[in-house]
Amino acid sequence: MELTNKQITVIFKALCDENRVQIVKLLQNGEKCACRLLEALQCTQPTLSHHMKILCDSGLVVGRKEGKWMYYSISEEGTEAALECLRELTKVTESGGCCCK
Amino acid sequence: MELTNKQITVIFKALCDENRVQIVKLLQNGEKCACRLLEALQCTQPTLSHHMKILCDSGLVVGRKEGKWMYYSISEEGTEAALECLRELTKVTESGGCCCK
DNA sequence: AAAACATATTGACAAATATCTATTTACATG
DNA sequence: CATGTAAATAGATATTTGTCAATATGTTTT
Repeated sequence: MELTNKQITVIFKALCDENRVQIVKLLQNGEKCACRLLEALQCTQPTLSHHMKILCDSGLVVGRKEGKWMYYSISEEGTEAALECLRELTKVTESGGCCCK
Repeated sequence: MELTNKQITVIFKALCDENRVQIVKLLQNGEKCACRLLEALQCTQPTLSHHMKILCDSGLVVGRKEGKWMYYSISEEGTEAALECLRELTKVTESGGCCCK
């Protein structure tokens, strides 16, 4: 895959905000439409829309349009990619040690 | 474990900045002292110190003081906790669906 | 004890982010 | 086709974050 540092930050930026973490939790028990999320989330509709964009950009969440409604759900593919990214990033290849002594 | 939303954001905030992602990558091949990181990182010493604090707060990185040097490394425990947190957060319990139709 | 060095802290400032109100776009329906 | 509804976009603003220069703290060495 070879993500850039920038791309990596886009993934994890999704979970840097308490409201977005809450949104992901709300999506744990299945797809929800935006209006549902809105009523659970003490914020205005444009603010929710902003958060959903960031979540979708990260790949963790996917949106699906149906008529005038938007349905959001956790993306299995996106979460697997995020997990893989985190695993890869924190993988210690070798304990070379630092010569600064 | 039951982390609060706030605690979850603290973990992932670590990886929301390109410089911090770079620092983690630098730590992949073993423990490094701050001065080593500094010379690899086009930023000032206080800025590095600031980033290291955020990384350590997240648990992904641990610091060890030895004399006047600080040695940093990726925490296996911390990364496992982060992975578990991400897994837990994105686990879909059930496809209940949304009644908004 | 003084000097030198590595890191942390403080305070200031610029850039990024979250939030709101107002408006626009898109779709459905009377 | 006009009206109503859901979501997105634009623009404004307050807060947070990243950065630096200056200073403080802690450690080693002379």
